[in-house]
Amino acid sequence: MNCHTNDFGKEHKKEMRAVQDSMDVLSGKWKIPILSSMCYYNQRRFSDILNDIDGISNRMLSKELKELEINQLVKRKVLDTHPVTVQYQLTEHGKSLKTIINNLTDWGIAHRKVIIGK
Amino acid sequence: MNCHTNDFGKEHKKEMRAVQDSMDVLSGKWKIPILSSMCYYNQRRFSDILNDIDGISNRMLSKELKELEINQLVKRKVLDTHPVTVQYQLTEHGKSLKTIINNLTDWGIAHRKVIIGK
DNA sequence: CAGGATCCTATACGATACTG
DNA sequence: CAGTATCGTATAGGATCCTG
Repeated sequence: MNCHTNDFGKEHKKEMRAVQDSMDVLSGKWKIPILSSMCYYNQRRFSDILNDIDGISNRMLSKELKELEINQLVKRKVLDTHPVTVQYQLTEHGKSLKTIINNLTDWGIAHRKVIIGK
Repeated sequence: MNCHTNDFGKEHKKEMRAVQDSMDVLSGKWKIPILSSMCYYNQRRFSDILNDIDGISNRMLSKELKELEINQLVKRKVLDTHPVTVQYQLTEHGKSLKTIINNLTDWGIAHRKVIIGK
């Protein structure tokens, strides 16, 4: 029995599927930054998120928020004002990404030092 | 001084840039799975990684590995065999992503439970 | 075995304008 | 304010075949 057929290899396959499952939901340029914006404040309006994220268009923000809602990472709350206000916030499931997002923030700072220079 | 001009807001902007820096390097469907494959074993050949990741093509694997090498996350080592063998491994900088990848693995399992059913 | 070359499609993404 | 509609480009990614 070699390393591809034993339990070690099977565990590996399982972990590979899990990490791919995560990426199905989180990959792309904007989802993590959007979630990060909502991590920091726990209520955030559409236009605030639009302002938080450098370079995103309203079209993409709208589209990505919809997908995040479908995947139960954020919830949308419409306030009865004029004109309407919409608040977005992380669900409990969304909050379970906080550690990962904080680590990605720290890693981004470290990475810049490694690449751009010491 | 409102929340957009004080230190709290400035810190937020800084964190937003950091997380976007991370995503510039890591976003896309394949990079995290590729790194995950190399996390588990610490030496991994091209064809092994190809086998680890469900659905990836050799063209994409080749392309993504190059970008990861440019960003100093992996290193490439050619062994003098016939035909050639190529070993990939994480750099020290690449290893600094291990925590994030492990968390993403756990999160993928949890997410499947949330979405598909309890 | 480890890719590169070629060709193709899908979709991610951007810009701008419009609306209740 | 919080989107939608429309249009366009760029790139991500897939399939297949080829090579030292």
